[in-house]
Amino acid sequence: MKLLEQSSPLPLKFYQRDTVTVAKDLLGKGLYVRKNRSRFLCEIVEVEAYLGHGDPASHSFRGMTPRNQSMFEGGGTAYVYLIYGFYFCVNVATEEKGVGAAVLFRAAAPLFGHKEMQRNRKLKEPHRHEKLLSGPGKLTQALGIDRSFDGKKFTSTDFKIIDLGKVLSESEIGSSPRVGISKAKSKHLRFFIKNSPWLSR
DNA sequence: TGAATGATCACG
DNA sequence: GTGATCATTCAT
Repeated sequence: MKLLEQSSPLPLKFYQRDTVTVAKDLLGKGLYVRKNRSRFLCEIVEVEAYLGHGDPASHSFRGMTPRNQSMFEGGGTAYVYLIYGFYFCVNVATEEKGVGAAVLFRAAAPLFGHKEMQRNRKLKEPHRHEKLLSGPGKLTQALGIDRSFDGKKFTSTDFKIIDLGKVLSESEIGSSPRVGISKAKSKHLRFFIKNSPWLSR
């Protein structure tokens, strides 16, 4: 853990590429968050791409607004927003500054800080282990990610994505339509690690 | 399946 | 200002 904590974040250049490429490359990477006295690490297993042009399901479709401006701030910027009045969703912006594209983190496997994640989830009855981070709202709740993270770069010492040394082949990556949207249902922009027990659906 | 709960944005 | 919508989750 100590080594992982000290390992370098992926550089901004990693995110300043084609959104679908970045989305797939994020699978198997580590998301590290240090907040107050808590430290969390998890492995990303499911993401969704939201494109900068011609994607009606993307928050950026009608241009920049106060809420979505982090999507336009260039690859590596966090875009965090409140959904349904209850939960936060966390994205990482992709491509160049000015392009409103991002990748949503939908599910992850816990690697460190498991017990505190469980506590943060505030469930009446704890769910199955595999469901701890199996959805965008669960993931942010467990890791304590809220609106204060919006606009932050993913290259901070206390908020970063790191390489876990895992190499995925194309055949290990599945794709499907994105979840919970009403538009552009035919686009297959959800990507996940096949057979992972930690997926959202 | 339905309820909870509030920010956001397109209207005009 | 108003109202529909919403990249969700949990418990029934």
